[in-house]
Amino acid sequence: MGRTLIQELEGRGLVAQVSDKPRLSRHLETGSRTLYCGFDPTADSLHIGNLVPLLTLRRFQSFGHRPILLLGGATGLIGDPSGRADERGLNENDVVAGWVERIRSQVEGLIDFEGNNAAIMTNNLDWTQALSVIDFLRDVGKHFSVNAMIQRDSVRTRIERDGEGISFTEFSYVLLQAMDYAELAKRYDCTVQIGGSDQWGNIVSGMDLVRRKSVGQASAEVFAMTVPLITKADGTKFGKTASGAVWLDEARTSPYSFYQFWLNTADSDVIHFLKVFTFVSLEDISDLAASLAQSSEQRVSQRRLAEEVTRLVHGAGAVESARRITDCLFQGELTALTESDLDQLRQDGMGCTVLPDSAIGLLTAMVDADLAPSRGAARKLVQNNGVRVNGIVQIDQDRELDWQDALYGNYYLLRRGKKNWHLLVRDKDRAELPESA
RNA sequence: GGAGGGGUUCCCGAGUGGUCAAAGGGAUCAGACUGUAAAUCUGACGGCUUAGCCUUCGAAGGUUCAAAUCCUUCCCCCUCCA
Repeated sequence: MGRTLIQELEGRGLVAQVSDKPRLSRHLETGSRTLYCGFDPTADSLHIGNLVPLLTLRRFQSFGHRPILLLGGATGLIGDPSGRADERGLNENDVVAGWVERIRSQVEGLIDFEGNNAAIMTNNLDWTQALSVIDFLRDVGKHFSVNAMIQRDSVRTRIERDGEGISFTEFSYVLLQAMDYAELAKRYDCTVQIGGSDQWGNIVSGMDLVRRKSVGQASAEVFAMTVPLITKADGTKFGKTASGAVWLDEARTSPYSFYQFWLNTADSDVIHFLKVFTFVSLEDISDLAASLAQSSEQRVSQRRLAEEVTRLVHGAGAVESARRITDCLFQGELTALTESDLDQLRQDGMGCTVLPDSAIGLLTAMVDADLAPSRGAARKLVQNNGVRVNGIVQIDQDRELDWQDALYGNYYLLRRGKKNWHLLVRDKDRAELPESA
């Protein structure tokens, strides 16, 4: 490939801000560098938004640089005020520590930890845990001007906002993140930090700190770069579905749902997303763009996107099963499904409820399956022809599902709307409902 | 401290005694059209044992046959003056 890394990143629309582009370019072309990106544990899983910087690390890696994945075991205990209108609640130490471990295992598959420029994973709790307040204030605090800090957008909006404030804790967040950069510069000769564009202020602060402390003399040459916030062409928020964020953890977002999320990408976004979320070459992407323009109804690009991203996050096997479910539900006849196919749907992550061997009202089943928030809502869905059982539109609200017409006597495929499915399975060993009345 | 304005169903926002489960918009969901897209159109959008009933308009009381609307107290927010 004839492109430089920066050209490649720009070609993919992955560069939002850079501290000094010409010098960074030269820096990256004249040797193998070390760069880092931090991820704060704010939940037990990362979501697809985090994929952007994460995959960008990997792009650096494929150009011969060494990525450091910094887990924010310490910063996660403090809370980043960037982009937040209100103060965060503090999470317990052991909770955050647990999240760090979950995220650690999640991230392991996405970056290469073997080979010449093997990635490094580290946790900022390592150098903050034992740090004394006095040392912190003298070594780090002294380099920060409060005058400058209160000018930062993330701080100022909080100070100026009536009824909100900012605690000293969150106000201090930037110092911790800046210290990370300095620490990694010292430990690993790290010279580039990347992050989401909302991290620009934090990253620049870190860069300044490194320079002020002039860690490792020569490496006063340090850089900052951010990747853009991903937006959709229609202006709605990226990465959300009806049921919330799209997570990397398969327990939160099943591989099938994950695959579906990408498969449903709008035409106007799919090329952009291919550039950002996959490693498909820019050349191949422009071929896909051509085919999109010609015969968009084929959705070749969407398929490719879904396959690529699902493979990255969940592996080839997950792509197989996601595609299998998709084909069954949207292409073929439901009645063509074999019993083992149905069983496979369960395995592959379709929502599934096991029921006792007795009849259940359709409306109740809809609610139990989480396909409707209430029986009233379920009733209205039926009135609007929005509910199907085994592919057949239901018009009777009082329909009882008594397994007479279940597939193979044991399965009902519930469907709400076009793409919300749930599998009901009969448990022959349980004859009665657990008593509740 | 003084003077005003305000808190309405997920969000914005109308509503000042019955015709109010509460206009309108947004978001969301479903239907039609399609390509499991976008746009558009239609419908739904507190709950239930649904031609009826129950719970909602910052909180608690009160007036009334009847209150989101009137009165009392309390909580919270905003603007201006000091």
